Amino acid sequence: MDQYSTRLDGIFQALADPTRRAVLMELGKGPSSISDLAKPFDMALPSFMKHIHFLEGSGLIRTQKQGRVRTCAIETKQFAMIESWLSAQRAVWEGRNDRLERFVLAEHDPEKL
Amino acid sequence: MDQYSTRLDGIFQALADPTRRAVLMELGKGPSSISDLAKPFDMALPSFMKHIHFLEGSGLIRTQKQGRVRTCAIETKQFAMIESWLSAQRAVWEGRNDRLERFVLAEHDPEKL
DNA sequence: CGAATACTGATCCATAAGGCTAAGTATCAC
DNA sequence: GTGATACTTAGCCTTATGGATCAGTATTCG
Repeated sequence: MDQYSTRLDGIFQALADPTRRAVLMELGKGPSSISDLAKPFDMALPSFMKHIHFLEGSGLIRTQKQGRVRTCAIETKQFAMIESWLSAQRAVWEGRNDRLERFVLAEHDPEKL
Repeated sequence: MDQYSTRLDGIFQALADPTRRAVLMELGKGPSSISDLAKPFDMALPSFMKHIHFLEGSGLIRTQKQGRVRTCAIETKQFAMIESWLSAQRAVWEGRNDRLERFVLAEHDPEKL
């Protein structure tokens, strides 16, 4: 299994958690500090940090520490991987749909055969 | 946490596994039996079935048993959930980008203030 | 009918995931 | 300098995940 696939695993795994999805939505509005991000969640900070580390590991966010404050920002580029996978998936089934449709039409219109 | 979020968890979790992604790509070409699907994987069939059950549970495929053969087909509708989540995410950060851009332009062109 | 085929159910295992608490370090504000 | 603030590290726990094996059921084929 290659690098691309491993990265996809990690990205989808990151999105498979509601806390992490919510964090991404919040960061979509702009960079934010860890403690600000953590406020809406009824969770211990070390637990929340695990989510942050996971998101950073998957490339969906990057963090930067300045003094005692760590600021998180979203990495929109990484969403392109999801989108390209989805596009590839759609290309496969739409290719099949097109062939099926032409077959059906030909069947109903014998002149097309 | 609501139904929608739980379903998203399941869908992204389903996609977080390379075997399951490969299965979806194969099913994108058309319905297929379990044993045909399982052929490319060096995996015991009961283990493979777990992946199938997971995919079915997340709504990404549906299966139907006829005699001793169980046929799997993709549920393309379910991909719409992923896409709508991505769209929502993009809307958030693009909304921010638009505001940032207008702010930058206004700053460089004082007449726009 | 018996053998082959296509699953199915149950159990086990190692590892990962998603939380917790306790204790610590580093920075900041007064 | 001291107390408050913002993380950080480490260890623990329960549950889930992604595989395995074994044994079974149901259907199909010769």
